[in-house]
Amino acid sequence: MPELPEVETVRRGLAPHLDGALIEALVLNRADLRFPFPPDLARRVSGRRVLTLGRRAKYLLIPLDSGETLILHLGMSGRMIVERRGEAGALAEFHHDVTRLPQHDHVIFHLEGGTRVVFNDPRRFGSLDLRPSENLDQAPALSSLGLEPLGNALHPEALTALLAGRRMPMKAALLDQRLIAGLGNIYVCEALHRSRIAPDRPAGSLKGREIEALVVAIRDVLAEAIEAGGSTLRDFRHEDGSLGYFQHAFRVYDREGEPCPAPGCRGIVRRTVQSGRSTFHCRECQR
DNA sequence: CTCAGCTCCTGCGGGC
DNA sequence: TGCCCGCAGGAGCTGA
Repeated sequence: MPELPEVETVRRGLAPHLDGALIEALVLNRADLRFPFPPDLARRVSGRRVLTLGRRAKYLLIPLDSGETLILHLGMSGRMIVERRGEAGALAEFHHDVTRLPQHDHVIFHLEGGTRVVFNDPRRFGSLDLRPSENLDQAPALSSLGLEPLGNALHPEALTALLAGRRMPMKAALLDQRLIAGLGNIYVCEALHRSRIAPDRPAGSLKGREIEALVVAIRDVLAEAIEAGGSTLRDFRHEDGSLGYFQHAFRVYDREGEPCPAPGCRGIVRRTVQSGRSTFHCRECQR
């Protein structure tokens, strides 16, 4: 499910509830998600206070006052849901997420004051680790991640160096988290369309102005998606159960057969498969 | 090192 | 209506 904009949306939605909050208890309803949870996870988190939520690529970072940081990945189907205690004292049905199946509530943060934050993940491709906050970028999940696409690290010179000499198709290069970290299938398709680059172009073949256009396209599409609260196709929800709406702004993703939306282009959006994943693109304007 | 393919898991929508 | 199949926003691992 979630790519960088969705994770950033989750971070922003959770921050008012989690920043500075005391975790009275962390309850684990199973021993693993994609990977086994680290030893004594519940004990090491319970009773700790959250500092300020962060994000690296598609990872949500929850630093604790113990000097350790939770590193959480939502995988394909993970959701974070906030449930607050109602004014009458009973646990209120404040979340609007009626589609969520409670059997997939794998991890529950019980916060001071009765608020609960639930990590629900039907497909269990998500992960949760706990590592020292110092040198956090050395943690296994983070150590091989590439450039953060928002911020100053992603610029044409850096991208040129990353792509130089590579024969892999651009689609695969942009999905490779070791190069740029945070893009997924949707935003790769969208960024390539915006920059008019064909997804099967060898990565090392891009010219200077194409790289420049791609950098702008990546930044713009991510910023616009965050502004829209992410994209909801199937299971992505905000922490209160509400929906993102950037999916309405997709130009090519999941739009097979529709007219290409590029100004003056008379092409049709095509769907192809590259290394097992759907690619949506226009053969007329993407070269 | 690079890269394609397979794999984990559940849910849902389309086609018959 | 009901069932089956294919497909889904991720990414680690294997092996060529």
